[in-house]
Amino acid sequence: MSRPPDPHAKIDLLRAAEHVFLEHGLEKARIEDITNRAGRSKGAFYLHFQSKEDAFRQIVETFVARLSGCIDEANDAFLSAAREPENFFQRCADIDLEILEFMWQNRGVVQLMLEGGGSSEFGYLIDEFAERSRENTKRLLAWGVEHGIYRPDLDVEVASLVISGAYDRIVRDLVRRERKPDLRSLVMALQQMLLVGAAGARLREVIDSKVRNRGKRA
Amino acid sequence: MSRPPDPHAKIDLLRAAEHVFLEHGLEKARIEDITNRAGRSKGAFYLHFQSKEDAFRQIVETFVARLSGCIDEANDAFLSAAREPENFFQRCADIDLEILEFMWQNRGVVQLMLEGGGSSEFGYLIDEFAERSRENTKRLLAWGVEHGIYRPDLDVEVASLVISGAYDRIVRDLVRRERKPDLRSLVMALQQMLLVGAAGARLREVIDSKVRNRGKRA
Amino acid sequence: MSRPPDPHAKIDLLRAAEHVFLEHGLEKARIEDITNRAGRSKGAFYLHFQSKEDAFRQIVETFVARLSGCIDEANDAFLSAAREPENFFQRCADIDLEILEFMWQNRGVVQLMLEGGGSSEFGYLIDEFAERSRENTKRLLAWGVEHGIYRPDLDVEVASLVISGAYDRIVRDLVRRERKPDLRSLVMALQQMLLVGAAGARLREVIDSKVRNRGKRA
Amino acid sequence: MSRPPDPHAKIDLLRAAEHVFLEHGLEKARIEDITNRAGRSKGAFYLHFQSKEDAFRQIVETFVARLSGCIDEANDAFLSAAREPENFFQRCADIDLEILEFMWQNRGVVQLMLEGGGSSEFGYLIDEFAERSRENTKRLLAWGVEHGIYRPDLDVEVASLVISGAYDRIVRDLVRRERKPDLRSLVMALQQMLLVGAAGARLREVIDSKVRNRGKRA
DNA sequence: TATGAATGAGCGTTCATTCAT
DNA sequence: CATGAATGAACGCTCATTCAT
Repeated sequence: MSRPPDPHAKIDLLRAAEHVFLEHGLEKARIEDITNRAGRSKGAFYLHFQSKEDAFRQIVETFVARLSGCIDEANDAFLSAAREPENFFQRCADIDLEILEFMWQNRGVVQLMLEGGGSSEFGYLIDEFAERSRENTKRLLAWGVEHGIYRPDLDVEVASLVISGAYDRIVRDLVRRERKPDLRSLVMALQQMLLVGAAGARLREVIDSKVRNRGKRA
Repeated sequence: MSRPPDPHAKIDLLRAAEHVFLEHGLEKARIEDITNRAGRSKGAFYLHFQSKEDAFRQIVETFVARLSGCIDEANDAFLSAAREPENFFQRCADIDLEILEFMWQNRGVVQLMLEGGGSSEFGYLIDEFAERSRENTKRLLAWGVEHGIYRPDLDVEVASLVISGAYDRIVRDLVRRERKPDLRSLVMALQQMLLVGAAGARLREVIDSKVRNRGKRA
Repeated sequence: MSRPPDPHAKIDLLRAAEHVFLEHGLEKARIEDITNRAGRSKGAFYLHFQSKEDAFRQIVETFVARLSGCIDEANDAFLSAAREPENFFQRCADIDLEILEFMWQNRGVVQLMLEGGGSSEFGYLIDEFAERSRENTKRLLAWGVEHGIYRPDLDVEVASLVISGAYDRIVRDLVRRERKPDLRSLVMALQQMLLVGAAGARLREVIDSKVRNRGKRA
Repeated sequence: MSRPPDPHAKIDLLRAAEHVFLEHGLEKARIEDITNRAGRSKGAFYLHFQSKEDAFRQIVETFVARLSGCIDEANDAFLSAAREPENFFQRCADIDLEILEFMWQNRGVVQLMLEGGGSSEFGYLIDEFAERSRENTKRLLAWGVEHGIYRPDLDVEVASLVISGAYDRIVRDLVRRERKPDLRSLVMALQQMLLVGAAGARLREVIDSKVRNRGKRA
């Protein structure tokens, strides 16, 4: 009998909140900015959220959950499908693309998260995000070493730091862009760099000799 | 233009401000927290700074200037000294160590900068920082390619993204630590990874064949 | 003028309102607390009451009317029945008991009234209540003096102040209790005190001599 | 060097707060009403009080402390001076007058206290106040019985209830008045009533016979 | 009629900034 | 110059009341 809840209210508010949080940061964002933008009343905001911080948390945690699902799904599909190096090469790129695509679609939230909402209270978000991406990287690297795709002496700890750091950086750049760049070519070049390294012939010799020496000594 | 009366007051206030900004974020930090911690009066604060934001800006921009100087100096010393691959290997590590050391010494400000003070108003700081580190990387990579140290077909754009991303990540981890980790071994492992890449023998073949094909088609 | 549709709703709401007003005070009580407790909707509340204050007024004024009736009835029964001092003694106690019993049965509303709902807007309630009880006392005292039960020189004004004050206090204590105390013995002791006073033999002499002197002078 | 604290600020605010609390009740009183009336800024209010409730508490508790001191002092002076019934009679009146005078001087706060600030949160104030006055009455009664001034069979519990109830009522009336009434004659009449009681000759006989009977049975 | 979602005026409190001393 | 008391604009949040369904 009562007026049915407007199913769009919360969505409108979340959208508006994301925009305003991104524009002003969590602290500077005013509830009224959000409600005005959403075309809702102040009361409606508190009908859906406990507080400004709660709205922020809901936005980000919802995204993190979806991202988590997206990553897990992609990895599982990958691990059960990839066997040959040629496929591996391609599959990795596919996953990366899928995730970067997801980041682009949600670039607002990603920015929000990367800036921790501008409050030390939510700094844990950025840490969790970074840790999550590195753990995922480790998993793939271990699988690759085990299947003879990566060199057997690869230091997985350091490699995961480098790779996740590189992707971290790419995501940071990506979500700040006005226009969506060509992600595929970027990913391909990245793989090239990460797989074969930067060393030229002469430097490689030096490195190899060092490795040999270290091997003798050990 | 006249020198502020008590030059120690400003130093005390800057120190206190850095601490309080780090603890609470720019918005949540209260002037009184800063002045209490500095043992100075509120009046003294406004004698030295236009506003809370001004204090924040001064802290970070001062650091950025010093960091800039530190990097440039290190690079110049390097470019004029390194000629041989063996030295290059070592020199790079030395520079990285020096810069990471500087970051550690100023880990408070670095954190402040990386978190943008919790306000989108200072998001540019993080961008500048990232851009600066990448530009520097590019400069070194270009030099390395020119001198036959890096492989001649190295994509400097992408390589600089990867390398600066990796270092970005390391710095983010570093400045959050309670205790100073052993930086040298970390830097060595990083170089190994970045120079020789992750690919094992089979994968490398695949990559090489692709590169050859691409070369033919081109 | 049309009878409200669900007459039980109003009763539920009044009951709940009394409870909530008592628990939190008029200002702090929330309409939602009341409607939740009554198992009714907010709309139902405004169907029966103009406002929160209206509900409060209805609760208390209803009670005052009933109390008024109760007192008048008791008094009338008394005035038409009591003739002899022995009966008077007993009758007074009966009336007091009846009224205190009524107060106990309605201790919630009485408290509400005594605390004026926590708002100066309803301070008149407490005044009316006090005035009513004093007027009633006066009526009985005048009757008693007229019938030779009280001493002829009794100052009815002051005596009514004392007596109603004493009962006022008893009621205040009573309605705050968890368990119903033995009212009869309390009433008997009260009467003893109010009828024979506190003075011992020596003091009584002093008083008597003063009264005689005053009589002479007058 | 700094601007010295305005010693009148807190006093002005307390005065204004008392007035506004009395006018609207604790809940309805707006900080701005208080500060406007005091000619101070809103900030000044929070310089002296933690919250609105804190201001209320300070007002009342300060008064209770002073009242406490006033009563104790009067009693001590009394107990060490009064020996003879004539003096006792007079001394009691003096104390009562002094205390009623004090109540009149502070009638604003007393009203505030008696209405509990209109919030159940401060109901304890009225209870404490009542308890304090009754305890004091008990002390005096016990002293009077011991010194043969009151009748030896006086029920101190009930007598204290009656007496403090009567004074309670007087105070409630007093503090609501526009003009100060003649307190002395009121107090004298009160004493008369409380000391010799209300009973006329015939009723007194009935009472006496009852008491005798009760004595036999016991 | 009955419901409870939606509204928005209203107020307590904070704290950056000013300025009298 | 230095101080810290004083200011008041700003904003988060509440909740009585309305009204679409």
